[in-house]
Order: sequence, then C-alpha cells, then structure tokens
Amino acid sequence: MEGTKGRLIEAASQLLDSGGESAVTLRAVAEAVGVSHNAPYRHFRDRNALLAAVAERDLVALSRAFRRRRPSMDAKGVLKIAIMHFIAYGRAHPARYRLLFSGPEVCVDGSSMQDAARDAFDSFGALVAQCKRESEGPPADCLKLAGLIYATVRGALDLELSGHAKERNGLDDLGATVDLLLNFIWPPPASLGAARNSREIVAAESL
Amino acid sequence: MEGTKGRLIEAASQLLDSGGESAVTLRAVAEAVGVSHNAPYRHFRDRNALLAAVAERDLVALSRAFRRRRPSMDAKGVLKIAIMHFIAYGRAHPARYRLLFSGPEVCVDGSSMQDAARDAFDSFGALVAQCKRESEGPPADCLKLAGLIYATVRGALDLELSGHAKERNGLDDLGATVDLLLNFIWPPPASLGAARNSREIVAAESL
DNA sequence: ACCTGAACACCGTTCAAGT
DNA sequence: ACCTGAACACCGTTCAAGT
Repeated sequence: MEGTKGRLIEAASQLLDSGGESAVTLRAVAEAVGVSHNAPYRHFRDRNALLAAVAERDLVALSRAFRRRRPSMDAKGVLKIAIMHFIAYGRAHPARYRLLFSGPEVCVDGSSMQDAARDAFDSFGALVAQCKRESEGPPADCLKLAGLIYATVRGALDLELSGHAKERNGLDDLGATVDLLLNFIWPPPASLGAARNSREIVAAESL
Repeated sequence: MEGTKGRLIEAASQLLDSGGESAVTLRAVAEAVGVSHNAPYRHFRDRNALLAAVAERDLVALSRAFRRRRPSMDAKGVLKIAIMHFIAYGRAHPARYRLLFSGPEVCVDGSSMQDAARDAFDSFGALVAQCKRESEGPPADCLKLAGLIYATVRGALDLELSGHAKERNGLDDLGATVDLLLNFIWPPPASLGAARNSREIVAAESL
C-alpha cells in the first residue's frame, strides 16, 4: 500500500469524494502525492487506468463486506445488512460508487476490474442462495433472483444519488423500496392482515 | 426546432451517439452546426446546460411514449411495451440515456429538466396504476410499486449498458429480469405448474 | 526503475468588438 | 439579438533527459 502507486490511488479516491470525477485531474492527483505532474504515467497507462484502480479497490472491499460472517443472524438478515452496507457506501462516496458501474469508459477491457466486479457479485449471489435455502421461496432460478435484487438495489440507489428519488415517485425511502421487493420474493410472517392465504402462513410457521 | 439553438441540441445528440459524452465538445458541436466555437454561449450558459437540454428533449419524448394509448391491449401489456420502449431507447442511445440520470453534474437545479423527469415518471406511474386497477394485485402503495418497477428496470438496464450484465450473474436477459419482477407483483395465470395456490388461480380467472 | 521539465494539441470560458 | 476572433488558464499525453 506504500509506494507512489498506492498513494496515487488514495489521492484519487479522496479527490473523487471531495470534488467529483471532474476534480480527479492527473495533475491534481500528482500534486497531492508530491510528485511531478506526469509521474503517474510510470504507474498507470492513462487517467482511466488510475480510475479503474480506484474502482477495483472499492470492489474488493465490497466483496469482503459481502463475505463477512454473521453467525447469530438468519440469511435474510445477513442479506439485508449486506444491501444496507452497499447503500451506505454509495451514499458516502457517490462519485466512487458511480465509477464502479460507469461503463466501458473507465472499465478497460481485460483489466482486473472485471474480475473484481465478478467476485463482488458472486459474493452477493452466495447470500441470496443462502436465503433461498433457509426460507420457503419462489421456484425462480437463484441466479436470476440475485440479479433481480442486485438490479433493483442499484437502480434505486442510482435514482437517489442523481436526485431523482423524491417523495412523489415513491422512491424517497430506499430501505422501503428494497423491503417491498424482498417481501414479494420471500413473503414475511403473517401480520397486520398482510397474510392473504395459507401458503404465506405456512411459510411463516416454517421459519 | 429550426434556429441555431435547436441545431446545437441536435448536433450534441448525434455526437453523444457517435462518440460518447467525451466527444461532446462545445467546439465540435459548434463546428457541426457551422458557427464559431463560442457561438453556443449565446444559447446555453455552459456545456452542462447544453447537455441538460439534450436530456430534457429525450425525457419529453419518453413521456410521450409512456402516454401513448393502445386501445386493444390490457394494462399489463401496455406497461410491458412501455418498459421495452424504455429499454430500446437506452440500448440505442446509451450515452444519452446515461445523461438523463447522471446526477447534479448535468441536471442544473431549477432547470426545466427536473420538470421533464417528473413528467416522465408520472406518465409511467399512470401505467402502473392502471395495472393495479385491472389485475388482482398486492396491497402495496401504487406509488411505491411504480418506484420499484422503475428502479429495477433502470438498474438492470444500467448493468447491461456498463457491460456488467453477463450470463453468469443472471442479468443477461433484460426482458426475463423484468418479467420475473412483474410476475412477483402480479402473478400470471396458472400454467406449467407455476400456480401454487388458489389465490393465483382466482386472479387468473378475473382476467 | 522511477522521476522531471518542456512542449503540443485540445478544451471551456471570457471579453472586446463587430452586424 | 446574434455572432466572431483573440486570448487565458487548464488538462491529458508525449518525449528527451536525468538519477
């Protein structure tokens, strides 16, 4: 983590947080680290490669969070915590979050960032698989289910970060939107008249 | 639509399609229209304002598509067509699509782009409301439902456009992902052993 | 192996004029 | 009201050297 390369990545991360992507100028990054304005070219092919390195580092951190064990919790709880961690990351570092998913501009083909993204999704998929094992679930393919949840969380978070999530379009409460989806997939125990048929009640008992 | 202003917007749109956002340089736009490199400043406050104008124009077109009447079709069919239209737009014009939702960078506060975005979502919400009226649905708030569907479609489409949707993460088929969600919300008629209880069968009859 | 300084082409933006 | 040309500060990138 020491060495100029690591410090360049760290400086770029901080500039993303403080000023957005447009503030991440190779010259500003270099100055923050204390090297000449083109020293970064000894460590990264170009500006996009530096941004990709930042993204990869965050993806690895997300993967690790998704894989964290929580012994005293059921699978659905673990999944929800993971989702909330993801949301918290996006809210705290919107510019970096956007970087992870900003298409081929940054995501140089064949880079290790692709691997990191795959790894993060796999870890997420494992959480969904565990839910499917523990709860009475729908007959849907587990992979498709993970993809659906992942897409919804990302979509709702993107909408919030772009300022398009307002009260008037039912997206003001990110947690509520995610809960709505999860409750469609794994209906919760009967309560408040939400139970509409015996299947749901049986599912509730089986918890 | 004639006049330099309209032609600047059109030129910017084409540059977005052909070269991505980084290709939309005020100088390139001006040259495409045949004016001097800073004539755009007579029509737009700065580069972001021009991009916002492109986004607003696309949002208006989307609104209109969402409001299009389709007399011989049930509400769920109309909703699915609207979603597919949205997806087709994103696939055909990825850079412009991304522009619609790229946060406060482009979306100048107080601009009419905000209004256009609200209008587009309202039109979409009306389609969902019609579905709720026609089909036996869940007890969820209609606005929240529209928000959930909107977020999922956007999330799945974003993932596809950024190249993160692969077969291995269950997001390779955008239509399938959307169907999966819609079938959770409004269970389809019994078929292929998908019906699990009487509620679903009753719902099927009521179509 | 890593860094520096000068240089090039390009860009957003401003300003003083022009019609 | 709309446009032009020159100018400024800034940026990514390259290159010839330096240690």
